[in-house]
Amino acid sequence: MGRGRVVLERIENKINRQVTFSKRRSGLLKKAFELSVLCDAEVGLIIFSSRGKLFQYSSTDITKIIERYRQCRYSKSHTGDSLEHDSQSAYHEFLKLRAKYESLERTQRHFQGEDLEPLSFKDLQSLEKQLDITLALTRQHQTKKLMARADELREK
Amino acid sequence: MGRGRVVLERIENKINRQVTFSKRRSGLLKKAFELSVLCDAEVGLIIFSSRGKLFQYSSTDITKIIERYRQCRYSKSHTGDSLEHDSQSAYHEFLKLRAKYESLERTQRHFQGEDLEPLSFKDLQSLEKQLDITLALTRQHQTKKLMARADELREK
DNA sequence: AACTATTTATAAGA
DNA sequence: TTCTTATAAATAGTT
Repeated sequence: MGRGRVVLERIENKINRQVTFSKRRSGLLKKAFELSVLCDAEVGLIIFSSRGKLFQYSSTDITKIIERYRQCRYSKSHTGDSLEHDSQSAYHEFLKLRAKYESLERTQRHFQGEDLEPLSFKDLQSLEKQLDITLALTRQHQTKKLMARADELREK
Repeated sequence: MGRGRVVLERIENKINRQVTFSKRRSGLLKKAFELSVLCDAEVGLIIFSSRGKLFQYSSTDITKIIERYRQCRYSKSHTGDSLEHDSQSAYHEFLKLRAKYESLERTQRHFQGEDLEPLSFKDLQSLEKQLDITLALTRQHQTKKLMARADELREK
């Protein structure tokens, strides 16, 4: 869109780069805005110039967009993790917990007979073994409950 | 840029809106990429379609861009409550996740035959039922695996 | 910052 | 959805 074809690489001339940045930046911001209006989309755009200056467009509150992005990206849960140094580690704790949760969730699904396809034969065998054990225990406990109740009734 | 002038308002025709979204989205993503390359800029772009589908471009790890954005936005001249609110909601999310995790952990223990005492007779019955179902499925999957392997061997 | 020759994006149509 | 094409829009190079 101009008097010459553009080669897609960093523009080495600093002045040129700066001018192009300014032009294309405003073009990009405009198009982001248009997309959101025309197509009823939620758009968030963050630009840092090479010298670190921030430019931004967002169709709605950008923190909400980021929030929503996180929800989409990293399964269900989300956090407004922040930049405070000590909350970095809090966020790390959060991520660790989420990983554990998801792993547990997977195991749980197996116990409910879901997602068994990816399991190896060995995995299936050990699952079966565990199920057998638990089944026996469960029945044992049921019997125990029944006996206890029967005893109670007899006492009365 | 097309056979008609564009009016800047939500496109009411659904099909049209979808087509335009698809075209302009790819245009926007392309231009975001070009800006980052040509001008050595850091660009993060998040798009949600009106039906909630996520599209994204980022010149570098988007979480880093978001992090940097937040630093720019809040680190020095922030009014005090937005960050606080953020980290509070993060903590709230953390607590929610932990509660979910602990609840799942409890269920999981039951499936492993642990802590069955506190369960009611009804709970035990439904656990038994689930175990029976899963057991059947597990055996079914094992058989399937074996058959598949047998087929394989026969082919050779 | 303006201008303008061109390229690029895309609206409408197939 | 994909392609084609006429035209609008963006912008590279220039002033």
